[in-house]
Amino acid sequence: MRIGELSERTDTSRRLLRYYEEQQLIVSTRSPNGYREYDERFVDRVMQIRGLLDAGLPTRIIKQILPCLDKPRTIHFPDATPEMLATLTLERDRMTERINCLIRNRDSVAEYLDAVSGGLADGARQDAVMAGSRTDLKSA
DNA sequence: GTTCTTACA
DNA sequence: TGTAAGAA
Repeated sequence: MRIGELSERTDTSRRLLRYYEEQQLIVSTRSPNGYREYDERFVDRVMQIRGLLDAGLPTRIIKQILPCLDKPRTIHFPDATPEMLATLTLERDRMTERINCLIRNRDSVAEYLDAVSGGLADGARQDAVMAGSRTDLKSA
């Protein structure tokens, strides 16, 4: 398939797909007319890349751990380099930290929502809740 | 009409 | 990342 179809099926702009290729996250063959041609399997590949990107991983890290995250990685683990293991654990911890940060912010929002939907009319109390939300927006 | 590259915001 | 230009 060409870049347009891959773009639609992965909900990723053509610009980004070309960028991913530039960063060596994906590859493609070229048709005689110069158009990029993608294999069916790249649909999942791109989805996985986007997931990792959303998780906060930089493209350079994704490039090196992507091969380690492929399908048949349950039985043989030959790609386990000590430095790779180190980066993986580091990224795992960073993800955990982001998750905790999200939980804190979600709870703050939930708390605020709770207060306004419940007993309203008390302007003073609402101000207090909002101030509280601001407090733990981001504390490592 | 679709894609390509390069460049700029 | 988006968008624009100019060519294929």
